[in-house]
Amino acid sequence: MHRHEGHDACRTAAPDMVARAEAICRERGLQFTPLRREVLEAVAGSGKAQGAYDIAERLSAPGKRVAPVSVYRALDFLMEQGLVHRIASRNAFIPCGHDHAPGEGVIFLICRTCGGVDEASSADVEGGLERTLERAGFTPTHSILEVEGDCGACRERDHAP
Amino acid sequence: MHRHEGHDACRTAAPDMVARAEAICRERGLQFTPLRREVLEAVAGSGKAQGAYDIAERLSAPGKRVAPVSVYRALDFLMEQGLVHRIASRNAFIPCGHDHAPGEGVIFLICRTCGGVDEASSADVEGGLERTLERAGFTPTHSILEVEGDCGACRERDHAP
DNA sequence: CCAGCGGTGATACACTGTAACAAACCCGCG
DNA sequence: CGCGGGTTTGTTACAGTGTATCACCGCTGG
Ligand SMILES: [Zn+2]
Ligand SMILES: [Zn+2]
Ligand SMILES: [Zn+2]
Ligand SMILES: [Zn+2]
Repeated sequence: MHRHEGHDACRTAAPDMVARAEAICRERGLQFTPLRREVLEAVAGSGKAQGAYDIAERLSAPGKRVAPVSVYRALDFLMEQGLVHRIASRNAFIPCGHDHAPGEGVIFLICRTCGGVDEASSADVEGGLERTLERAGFTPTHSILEVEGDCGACRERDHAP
Repeated sequence: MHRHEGHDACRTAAPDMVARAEAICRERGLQFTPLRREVLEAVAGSGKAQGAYDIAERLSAPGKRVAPVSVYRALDFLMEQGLVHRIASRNAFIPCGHDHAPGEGVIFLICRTCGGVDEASSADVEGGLERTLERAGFTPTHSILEVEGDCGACRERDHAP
């Protein structure tokens, strides 16, 4: 199981994220194009979950417009490679520096104050969910678990200013 | 914990849903207006999760148009009263005939074949999640857990045609 | 009566995501 | 080298989702 002390403790820096992505793509025979690189940098460069249009705007400069549809395509690619996650409750995306096992359940901890998103996982939760689905006669293909609340850093900051 | 044998076993029929909603609103001193009633009927009338625009279209007739914004307002009200749930991964809504305890976690089982959505809950999952959040130093305010897959009925039907 | 309040209608708009087609690019093969 | 086919990107258009704003209506309490 992962342990996370806070948002920053486990967050891979953007350059590391890019280097890792480059290695993964080379290893899998896929193209890590400039656009995909820039999108990953944009996602990783902010501490919070980014919307596709935010990314498009951030990558656009006077004279060089990046259309949202291009961002979506790059994000689809990055998600297939496990390099970014989509946060369904926010319609937003975060980078992922983990090496998730196939089928591993991920818990997203979304701070409503700072907007940061942390990842966790728990064998307890996964086991309990598996048993519950079994009892319900339901065969899962995919599940999402997202928790909104306050991260430790924000709670402390607000509690002892 | 709830037990669910299949989609239909636990689904309250639309008329019952409306009667219950009416009672709840009267008890709470709130207005169960015709629009809110029609929206609840529309949500409850189909076996699958309904989008707001689907509902608006269903309620509209030649000469009497129901705008999506009205549907959203009614859905907001019904969600506040715990009469419908929003399925974040589908941008859709389902009726709820349960009497959820405040803070009770709900697991949505979404069948990718028939589109039906079942509810379940599990003390195991909730306990495990609580411990995981505690360890992560995260104070939750709200969580969503949605599982996509095949319900028992669909799996059987596809397995033995 | 009148002011206030909640609900509804109507319009406009922002945000999210996809379809379709063309142009550019890459890479192996004759 | 030039060609052909797959992949990536640009561009436009559009569908779907959700919110803001203002006006109107109907009720209720003073
Ligand atoms: Zn991850
Ligand atoms: Zn925080
Ligand atoms: Zn429910
Ligand atoms: Zn089904």
